[in-house]
Amino acid sequence: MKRVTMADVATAAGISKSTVSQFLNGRFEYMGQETKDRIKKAIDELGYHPNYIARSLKQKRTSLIGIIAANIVHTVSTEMSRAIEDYFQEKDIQVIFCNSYEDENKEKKYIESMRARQVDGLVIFPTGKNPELYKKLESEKYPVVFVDRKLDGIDVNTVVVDNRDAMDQAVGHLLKEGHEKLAILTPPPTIFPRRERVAGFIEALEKRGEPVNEHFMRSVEISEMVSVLEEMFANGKGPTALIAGNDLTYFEVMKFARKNEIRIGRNLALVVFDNIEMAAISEPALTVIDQPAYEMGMKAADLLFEQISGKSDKTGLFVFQTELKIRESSTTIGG
Amino acid sequence: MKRVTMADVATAAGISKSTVSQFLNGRFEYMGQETKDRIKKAIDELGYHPNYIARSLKQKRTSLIGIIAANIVHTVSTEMSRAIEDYFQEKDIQVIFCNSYEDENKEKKYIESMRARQVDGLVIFPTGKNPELYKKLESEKYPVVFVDRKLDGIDVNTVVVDNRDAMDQAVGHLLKEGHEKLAILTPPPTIFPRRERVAGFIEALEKRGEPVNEHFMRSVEISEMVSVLEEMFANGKGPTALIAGNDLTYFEVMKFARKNEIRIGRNLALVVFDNIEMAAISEPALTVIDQPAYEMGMKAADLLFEQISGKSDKTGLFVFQTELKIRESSTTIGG
DNA sequence: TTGTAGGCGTTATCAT
DNA sequence: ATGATAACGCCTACAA
Repeated sequence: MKRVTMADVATAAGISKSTVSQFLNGRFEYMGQETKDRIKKAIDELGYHPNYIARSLKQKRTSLIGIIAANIVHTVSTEMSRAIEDYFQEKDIQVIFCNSYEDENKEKKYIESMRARQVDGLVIFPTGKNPELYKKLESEKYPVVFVDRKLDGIDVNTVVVDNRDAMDQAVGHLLKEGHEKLAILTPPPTIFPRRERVAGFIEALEKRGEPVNEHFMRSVEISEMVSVLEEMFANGKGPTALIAGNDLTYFEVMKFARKNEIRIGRNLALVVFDNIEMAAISEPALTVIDQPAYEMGMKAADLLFEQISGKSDKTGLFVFQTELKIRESSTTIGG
Repeated sequence: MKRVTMADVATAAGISKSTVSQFLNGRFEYMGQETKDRIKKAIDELGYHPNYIARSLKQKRTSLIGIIAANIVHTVSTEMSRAIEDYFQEKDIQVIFCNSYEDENKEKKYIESMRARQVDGLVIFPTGKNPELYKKLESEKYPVVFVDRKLDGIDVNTVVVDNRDAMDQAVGHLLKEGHEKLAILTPPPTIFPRRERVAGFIEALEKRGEPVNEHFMRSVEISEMVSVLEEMFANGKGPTALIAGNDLTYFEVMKFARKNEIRIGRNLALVVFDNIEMAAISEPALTVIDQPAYEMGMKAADLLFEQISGKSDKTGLFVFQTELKIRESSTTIGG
């Protein structure tokens, strides 16, 4: 894999580097046809490929932006990423991905590596565990947008959903369906949306004068969820409706239900927070809190582009509303 | 975002660039403590970040490899990618992702862009629709590994599963369960695994002297699947067992079953080709053909690394065996 | 132990 | 219409 450079092409075509460069960049206003042909021929024969590394060094931009996702399996991440790709495709900017897997060390490594590789900007689903790093990005005015999670004390463009309102809708719906014992289960409250969801749940109940049962509000590790649920439902004193705080929680709820022969939609109403792919076709069809992921991705992309192109350096918090999609899993009163 | 370069650090520390460079690369065998301190101080004060673009240009490698996935939503892709990341983490090589979304233009753009950006190698889930490009990669000996799909006439390291054997296992299992009318549904046979799966299905039936019913073998667009199934099952003459050729097909089968009140596992036995995340907890639990995605990813990574480091330039086809995980969806005889 | 100088492959400026 | 030349930021002999 010997490397062919522009200089090789120039020599082969009996022409100077500058002209080859102009050719490659489509500036042939004044270029003779014969010259073009010679260059084209030389490129083909030598198998020349341009080196963007060298170009980027000179131009001081890479036309590349990075997305650092916490969890690529998450439907919301993939939908948002798709939107971001679509947006930047039009601007001739390429998008590359890295996964932090919620690991702060990986996150740090990727952010620093992307920066060192001079990507023009970054969209981050922050783990929240690298405050100094985020502060640095902020103070150095590096083009960056946070999505899905708002971080305290970090003044960076951020795109999130209205988690509290989402909970308000879900709680309102379940109460209207006649449920009196509502529960919520989430992973540990380490990140913003989870805290907001729990807070929103409490708020929604209190606002309606409904009692808040601490025993029915649990935020635990995925691995403990099944046993926590078993405890919650022990001796027939469990809730009649449950809100699963995200998609992974939903899987655990299903495991629990299966194991304990609880029929979702019959013995237990279920609402899931997240765009579950199979929601409409699962048995029973699932009631979900749907996030406008594509729109959010577009917004994040636009905010990033504004920063990159220097059009704006204002920062803000952009909150999107969710939609409660009511299906079978929450419309049969438990009993 | 003014850029700070090594030269700035050098000036600030009252020292030369080369010394700063040595410092950054950990070669301080002979470096005075005072020099180190001065450099460190200057770096902190100026907020210096190294520029890997410049470094890569000089060193002629980026310590970066790319994965071009056809479909990141696919569980097998994400598992393989995870393995590849894990493998290269140890070698201090970073991994970045792009999605072709099965689109040959996107694939071409990404492959060319990654090359131009001098990534050290590429793992590709090929769309199969860019034969000239693949040929070029092959002839130029660019380090690349294909996964999931074998391409005819392209002599490049390739990692796949044994689709025919997988089908043999599935068919054998269904026959043993007493089914006589087996069907297979896949997306259009545009890529290798789909063709192999259909071929394997036929082979498995013929080998056992079972009749092959063309009407029960359909390869159609996702959007047509529901109606094709309705046609297949018209007036009670449908199959009693069905093999869904991949995860997307499975979703369509579920839609069809729901719509037509067919109970999977009771009226229709189902086997799904792919690592469906919810297989074990869905209702009924799903029989699946499981691919050793993580192992395959490791193998692909290792093959790529061998090429990158110049240890080997042999190419081959590496075939992994699948595992039939028998669950409820295929163990109740239809009626 | 540290500094000098040249080069990596491009692009941009200014000539010609 | 095309070419010479100097950057871009870093690394690496080799020199001091």
